[in-house]
Amino acid sequence: MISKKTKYGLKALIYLARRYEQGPILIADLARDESIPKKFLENILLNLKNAGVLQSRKGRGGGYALGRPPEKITFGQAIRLMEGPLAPVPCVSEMAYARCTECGSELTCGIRLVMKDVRDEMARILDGTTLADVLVKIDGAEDRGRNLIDFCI
Amino acid sequence: MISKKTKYGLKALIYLARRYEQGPILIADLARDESIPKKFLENILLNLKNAGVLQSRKGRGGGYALGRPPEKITFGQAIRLMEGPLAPVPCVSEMAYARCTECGSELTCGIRLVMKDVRDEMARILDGTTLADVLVKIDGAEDRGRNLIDFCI
DNA sequence: ACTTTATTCAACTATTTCAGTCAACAAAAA
DNA sequence: TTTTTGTTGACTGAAATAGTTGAATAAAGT
Ligand code: FES
Ligand code: FES
Repeated sequence: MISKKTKYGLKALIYLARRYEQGPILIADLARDESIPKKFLENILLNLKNAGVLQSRKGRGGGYALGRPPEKITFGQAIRLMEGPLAPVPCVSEMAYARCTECGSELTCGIRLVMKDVRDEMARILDGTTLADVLVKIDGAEDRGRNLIDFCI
Repeated sequence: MISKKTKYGLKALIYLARRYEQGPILIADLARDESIPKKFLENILLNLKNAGVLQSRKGRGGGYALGRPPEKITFGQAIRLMEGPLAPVPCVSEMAYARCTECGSELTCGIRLVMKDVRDEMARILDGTTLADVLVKIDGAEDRGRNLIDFCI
């Protein structure tokens, strides 16, 4: 299960992607609209900014915005920044490989052999999904929801 | 990342699967061979036994064994018992669905739309892999390792 | 210059989970 | 009955999670 931190961060990114053309967004507005504790959101956004995913401006007229277009930010990148490596075991991580201290031989480790496949599939989906893709998915889901209602009427 | 508990548990299951025909295995042997803290391993195995995956016998000649054949125990089952639901968010879990308290509408949640795909792929792989499958994979990997050495010579 | 509006940063706290241990207990074989 | 072995729940220390507090800093408007 992903942490609340990650979930809040992803919600914030989707929110900012939706308003990408509108200039800087206030933390306070974001926190209110998505019901995220404001102070907690502050340090999440700061993390994302330090990683280059977001940019910010202080003072009047300031706020947060995406650091690059929504098509250039993937779920995979965001999750790695907040949650750590995607891989279920360190020995199959491509971005943050580490040896498994518990396992003798890496080549013949049964856990590794299975988890490699899991990691690869997760990476394929998450690195292949940008914020722009998610906006499209959401719009599609909304339309389908509306049609269902229309159909009922 | 999976917890050590889960990793130890999976190692134990693979170990017991390999020795499925040999009758009960002592915790002490298992702990020594896989270098798992014995006391910790005890309550991991107990969990698995209470879930029906393992069986045990007390006294001399006792020990632990699989509760059913290796072809009937999947990685997915084992991981769910030790690590909890596979799903990254509770709202896409099939075995342990729960509403996401943080999200307003479930139907149009961008996180959910993406994580649904992730969960389904993970479930496909992990529920589709039995202990017997893993043993075969390990043997295959060992053979490939040997061939590589032969080739070098 | 001064105030207002914002983000930034360090430090602090409470709660929960993880990793592992202890000691008393129960069952079965010798 | 004694010894060997597994069973169980309670316990502990360390780390991660989920926040909070409060002061510092920066930019814009007056
Ligand atoms: S080597 Fe990484 S899980 Fe075994
Ligand atoms: S992630 Fe579950 S509804 Fe949004």
